[in-house]
Amino acid sequence: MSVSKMSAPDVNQSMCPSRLVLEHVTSRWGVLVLAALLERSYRFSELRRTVGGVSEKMLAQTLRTLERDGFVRRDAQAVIPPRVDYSLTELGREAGEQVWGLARWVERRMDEVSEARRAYDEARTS
Amino acid sequence: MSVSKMSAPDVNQSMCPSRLVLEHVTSRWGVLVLAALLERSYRFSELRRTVGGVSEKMLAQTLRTLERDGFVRRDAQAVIPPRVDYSLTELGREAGEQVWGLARWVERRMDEVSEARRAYDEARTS
DNA sequence: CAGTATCCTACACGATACTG
DNA sequence: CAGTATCGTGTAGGATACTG
Repeated sequence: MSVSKMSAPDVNQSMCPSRLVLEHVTSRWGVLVLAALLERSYRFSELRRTVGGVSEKMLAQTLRTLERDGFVRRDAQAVIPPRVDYSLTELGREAGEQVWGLARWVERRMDEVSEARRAYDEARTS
Repeated sequence: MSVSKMSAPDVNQSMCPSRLVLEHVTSRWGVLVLAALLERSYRFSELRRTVGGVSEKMLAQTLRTLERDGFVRRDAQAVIPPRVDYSLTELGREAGEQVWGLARWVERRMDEVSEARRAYDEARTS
């Protein structure tokens, strides 16, 4: 019902479990959540405001995925109104530093990328 | 026609152009293409077989995007049958090393991630 | 060989409403 | 406050056929 006709034998991420983790930490909101938590711990709504533009659904999903992977620690206090704090585990801190490092590398090289694009686009607009 | 109602003021990647580049290099096929080209240059079909499971469409698209960003050099020889070689630029080599470094970090920590997942899943199956 | 063009589907994601 | 449940849509990406 879903594989339809089975394209290749090993395809799909099934071939490489780490591919999924890579996707989790480099996902649109994953990067930003890790970056935010690298600074300090946050509560849910606080994190939502800080990251900016993320829907409740996606933030919850991202946090759950990262928690399950062992990157984020969820600390729920049994008070009313509820209070839940999110922070990085040691593993998560390392992950955050890695992706943040990559993100910063991209930013540092952004000028060269822009120039490459300009050249590329111009070459076919002529 | 596409923004519908405008959710947030700065949202969408428009706020951060480097976010797009990050997506290009960490994309499903982007990572694998960069990793392959880190070894040596490849021809189109050769690369397709090496990466494994990628459709012609996606490989072409990935290569074009990476070329436009200045990471991949496309060398087309005017012979018959056509011969096109793809290789990394210096910028692309750096990018490849960065993402490959991240990918390897994930692999190194994969056991810890698996254990975290096991613990997480067990805690709610009980 | 090295692609492009077309069609089609699954799912990622956002919006909204609701709950403990 | 901190989420879940549900619905609707855009688009990433696969299959296939065709071209220079």
